[in-house]
Amino acid sequence: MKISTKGRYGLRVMTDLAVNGKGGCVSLKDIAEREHLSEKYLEQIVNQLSKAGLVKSLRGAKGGYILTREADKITVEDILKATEGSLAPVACAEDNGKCASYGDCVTSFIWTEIYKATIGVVSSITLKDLAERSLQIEKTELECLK
Amino acid sequence: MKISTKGRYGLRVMTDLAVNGKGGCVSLKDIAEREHLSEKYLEQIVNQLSKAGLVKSLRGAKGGYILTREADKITVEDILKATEGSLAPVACAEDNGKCASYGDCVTSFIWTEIYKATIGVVSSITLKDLAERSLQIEKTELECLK
DNA sequence: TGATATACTACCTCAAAGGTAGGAATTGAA
DNA sequence: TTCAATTCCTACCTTTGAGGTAGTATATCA
Repeated sequence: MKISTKGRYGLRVMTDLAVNGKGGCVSLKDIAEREHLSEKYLEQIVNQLSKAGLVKSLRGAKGGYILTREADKITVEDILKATEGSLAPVACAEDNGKCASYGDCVTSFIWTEIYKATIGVVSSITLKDLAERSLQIEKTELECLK
Repeated sequence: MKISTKGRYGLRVMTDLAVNGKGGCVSLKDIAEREHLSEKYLEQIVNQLSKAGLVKSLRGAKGGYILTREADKITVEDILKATEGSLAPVACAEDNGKCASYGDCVTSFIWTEIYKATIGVVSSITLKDLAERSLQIEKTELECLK
């Protein structure tokens, strides 16, 4: 029941883009430096986000990545699904009908309930929430330096 | 975010014990046959359940395993924790305070919310529920044979 | 005392996680 | 027009965990 680095880094990349991408696109190099992550590894992750239609890429000098829609129109569910794949604890939980023995399975309802509860959480949090929280944290940290 | 075979088989073993263990202890051989699982692999799983105090073992001839308490006093949470380890999507979600940067982390609250939602589901389902469901399914299957 | 169980230790295989490396293609700007 | 910056694509690597298997020691009932 663990979230992998892809999911976690994916959220950080997207939050970084939301916070630092106002003026245009942001290069992976910048993100990798700010987030202390490997640029090469992020390449794979951003690629998945791109395929999921959450970010757009611009090649060449001054290129980089940019969100395809407003941060409040992107949910944590979108990001985790793109990077983690399904959030269901077992495959059958997502498409209840498809497993032939779903009805005869003693535990199937457990997985469905867990899945629904998880989706309930992640679908209600948007990238905007994360970006705001990020700025808030940054601010309190700066105040600590006084 | 997947549940492994240990967690899934663990639930089946426990349900089997609840259903078939009325008269006394049940051997792994019997369980393995009924559930179509490897006896040797179940050994590992039951060992974890035993260490967690959910079952008691009796060695030797006529030995086997038996629940340590009533089925309605054992939750799915107990069983999954014993077999899967923590149900938290990341380690920090379980012991909020312990991670030094929990408060400075943009995503920490997401994991805590997912964890709480998951626990909410699994702590509300007992082994008795599973045993009853198992008997119910068995019954409808038999009726289908008519 | 032998058949039946669990207990313990060791080992195996395969897939996925978590990256790293190098070069090709694209593009803005000097 | 060329160079530096950047993404894109393919290939590879290492470590870890999942999912078992195997053999033997130990305990117990009949």
